[in-house]
Amino acid sequence: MLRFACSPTADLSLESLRLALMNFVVAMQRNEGFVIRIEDTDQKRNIEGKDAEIVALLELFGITYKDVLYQSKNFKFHSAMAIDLLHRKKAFNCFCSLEELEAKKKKAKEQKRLYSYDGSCEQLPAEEVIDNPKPFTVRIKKPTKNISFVDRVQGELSFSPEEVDSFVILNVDKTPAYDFATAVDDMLSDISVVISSEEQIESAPKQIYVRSSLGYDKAIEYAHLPPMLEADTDTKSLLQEGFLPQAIANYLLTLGTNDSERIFTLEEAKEHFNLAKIGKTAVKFDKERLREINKEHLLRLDDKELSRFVGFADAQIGALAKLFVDSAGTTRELKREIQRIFSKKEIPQKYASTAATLKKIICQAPYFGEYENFIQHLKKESALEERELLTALQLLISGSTDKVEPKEIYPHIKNYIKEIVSC
RNA sequence: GGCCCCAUCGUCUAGCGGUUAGGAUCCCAGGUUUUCAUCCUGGUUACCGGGGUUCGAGUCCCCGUGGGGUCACCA
Repeated sequence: MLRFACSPTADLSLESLRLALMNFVVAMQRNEGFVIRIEDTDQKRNIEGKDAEIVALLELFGITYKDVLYQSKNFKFHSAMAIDLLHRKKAFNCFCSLEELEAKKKKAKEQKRLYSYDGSCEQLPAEEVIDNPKPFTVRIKKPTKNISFVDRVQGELSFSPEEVDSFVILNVDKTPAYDFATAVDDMLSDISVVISSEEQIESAPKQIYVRSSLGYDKAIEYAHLPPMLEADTDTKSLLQEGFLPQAIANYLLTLGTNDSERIFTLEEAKEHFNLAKIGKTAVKFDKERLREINKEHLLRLDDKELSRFVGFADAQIGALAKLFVDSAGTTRELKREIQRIFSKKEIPQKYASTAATLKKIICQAPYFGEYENFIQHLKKESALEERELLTALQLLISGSTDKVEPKEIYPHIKNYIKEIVSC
């Protein structure tokens, strides 16, 4: 089983989306299930409805899942396991106040050394623990030897007992702390591989230690990806800008690899994506590159489907839109191009009279299925010189002279020609 | 600040002591194909800096510099 874990406290970032996609693809590759886990243990910070929004976005990107799990529903397991650790003297109650801890941290910082819990409450006599009215947290006793594991991206990693530390597993309100809840949930969900971001590296040894303390000996494989830089945009804005979900997914899955067969659907990613190819170097989010990939996906889109993005339900308009993909890389820009054709045009003074003549002819003309016949008719009726005629026609159709030519456009718009020149 | 990670064309990368430093993409030039998509040929552009080790260093070591991470009763 693989999972995508996210807290319902913020929008789905591109980095998170990338992780979700990778976990999903690897689940497909390994023929394992995939679940979404909402990490909602901090009730104060949760944003109403954010969980549903994130799930809907993931669906939009083509991710399918077995289940959406809420971490808060596992509180009873978290407490039970914390109590188990307490009974087995692998954890202890800690009565230190926040102020005391804060002071010790500050001191450690001043002395420029690593802060770790000093163990004040670890050896308290039993009676002092039982009768103590002070609020308390539960801490796991730090390991006695290094915690080591092999990370699929980072290589061999080893953490000292001080780095793992006697960290809090139950907060003072007895909700589980992050590393503990995650470690337990991964165990309960039978997670096999975790792909997450570099910032979670220090969490891994803690979680490994929690599970081994609980006697769970299945090793979870970790892969901590290097960060994605300069992603000064988010998932929702990219979609609003007119980038296709399949293009965004494609881009995020190729980032950090050198896959030259770079255009693929999420289904095809099963073949193309290779976690082992991801290096330790940070990657830059490059919107220009995404645009190029988006163009490829636009061209691969079914004509009729594409036409819906630009406000029509006609395959011909979709095909028409594809003519503009060279300069317009997003559905939003394509829509602008199509709208330009279907709206009233400003004809430059120089061509005003020619255009008016042509317009009149077109409005009275019969229907022509072929561009050649259409243009011959215009030539005959107007007696205009060819170059001038073409320029005026182009102005009438697209409102500009520097885009795609009438010859290419006509086959797709022949049914709309009178509407377009606004008869 | 302590600890950890990283550094090759604009971008994504190959390279694991000896290469004219390769590919993809973008860009430019030219050419095929008069449905569209496409496709082909050529061109420009890179080893962060400084010291070592070595016959030889993008590659190994050290020091800088730059970027990133982490150091919660947040997730």
